[in-house]
Amino acid sequence: MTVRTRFAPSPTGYLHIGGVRTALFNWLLAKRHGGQFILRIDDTDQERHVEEAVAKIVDGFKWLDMLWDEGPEVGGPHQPYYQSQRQHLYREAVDKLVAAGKVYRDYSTDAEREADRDAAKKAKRAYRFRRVEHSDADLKRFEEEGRPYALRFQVPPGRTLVLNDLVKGEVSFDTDEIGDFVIVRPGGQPLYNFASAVDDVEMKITHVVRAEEHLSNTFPQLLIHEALGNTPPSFAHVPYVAEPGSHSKMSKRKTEEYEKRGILIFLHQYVERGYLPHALVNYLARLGWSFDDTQELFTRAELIEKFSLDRVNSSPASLDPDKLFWIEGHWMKEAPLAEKVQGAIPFLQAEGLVATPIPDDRRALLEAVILALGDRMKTFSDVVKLGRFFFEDEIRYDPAAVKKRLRKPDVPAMLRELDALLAETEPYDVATLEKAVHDFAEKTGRKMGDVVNPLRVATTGQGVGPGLYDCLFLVGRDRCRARIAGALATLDAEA
RNA sequence: GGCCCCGUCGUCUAGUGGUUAGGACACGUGCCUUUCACGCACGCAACACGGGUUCGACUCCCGUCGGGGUCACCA
Repeated sequence: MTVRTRFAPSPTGYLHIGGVRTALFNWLLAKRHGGQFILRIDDTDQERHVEEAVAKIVDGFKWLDMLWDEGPEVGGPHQPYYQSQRQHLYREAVDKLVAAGKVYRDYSTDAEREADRDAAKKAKRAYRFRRVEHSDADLKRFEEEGRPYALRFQVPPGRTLVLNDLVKGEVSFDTDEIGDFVIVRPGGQPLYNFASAVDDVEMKITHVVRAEEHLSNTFPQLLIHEALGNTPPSFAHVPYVAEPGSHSKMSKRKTEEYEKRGILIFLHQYVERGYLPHALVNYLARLGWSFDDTQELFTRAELIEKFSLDRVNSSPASLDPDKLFWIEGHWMKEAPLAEKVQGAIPFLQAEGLVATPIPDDRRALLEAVILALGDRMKTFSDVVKLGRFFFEDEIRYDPAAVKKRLRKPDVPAMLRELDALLAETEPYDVATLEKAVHDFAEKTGRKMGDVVNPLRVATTGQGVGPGLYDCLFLVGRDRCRARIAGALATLDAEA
């Protein structure tokens, strides 16, 4: 039997990082066994904006390079892959359940149920809906009145359901704890638990890997499968992702607070910051899963080869932005130059630092800059953060760096000497520049740090950056001298 | 509140009755070095608590505490 997994998001808003991890586990499991990963849109409840939301999801998976074998855009043997377009299948299943007497019409009103719920709460009891028996006369009257009804599943009492969850292990649940649940609303709309069970079987899903908040949903679904005479898929419930440094679950409601703390919880935020897709994949794979006691870094192929559900942890894992960043740094270091260039271009363009499309001379400069940046470039956006002075004439001076390196008694005089040095250095290349500056320090009896640091700040505006000689060379003689003059003017004005 | 899941360094984890409880991120110190980053070395740091079971418990059982889920005509 080939393994078939699915990710079934409801099309609302952006892809959450926890959802991405769940999808990744599904994708990895399918790839591991040479099976299929299906993307299904659970839009039973949504009406508008579905296309827009699906586009975000689809774009996200494309960015991650986690392609789906069946689903939106690609189709497949079980299409359509939108629940809103699969009504006939639910209808069929409902008819079967009605014929078998497994469901009944519930004529209760919102107010009645509300009252029962309140009473249960007051009595500190769990609320369970149970069938209310109506007389034949009442039933006849309701029907004649055309009174709306929901279809509820009649839960068999006194049974213990046992689930062998692939992550959680054996979990038992008493059917007395499950109220008769609605499978179809008065309007005819099927509800999630029901539609999902029907689709999983129809799409021949073998493994349902989903968030643990669905664990208790599994038992009603098991009941549905049984009533339909279907063999249920295997289940694996993965723990939630907690906030950094805590065991509290991440909440969509705290998005603003996370934003302030610099915690990124949506996939698009990582895209916008210039993260490497595979770094995120590697990190997320290790969040709640491990292969052995040492390996942290995995290539795509290794992940596929080594992933297994039985090494997924049953306890929650909290997001660690630092560790993600470390993994990001590792993979960026490994990335070929062409990939780095390609990834960096959009960030330069967004800042107006290079034209669209990028001219050849700028591309050549960008390549040189990326080489000079070396390991300092952790994310694609670092090209802008660390190297914007290469791309513009007017530079921004970091006040802290100016204060630390330029506002010193000897500096203006030294800068004038260095300007003269740059003017006559021939040829103007990295090796010659390096020798010239070294000789200068030695000849004038200055420490290298006292020469190099002010020169760096004067010509780049920054206290940190690539090697000084790379900077001097790539910025060019004229622009370096102009910047020194500018810095000197500012310093004089202050004095 | 009922029911269900979960509990090893700050964090991710290894561990399945006998280990100096291992690794990684972060952090600290040092080395390298013109800055930063990389790299290297060393260091700090954990079995939630209380009872059992056992010759012996991080490992098994019970309870407490803590975290999470669920109890929708949401997904």
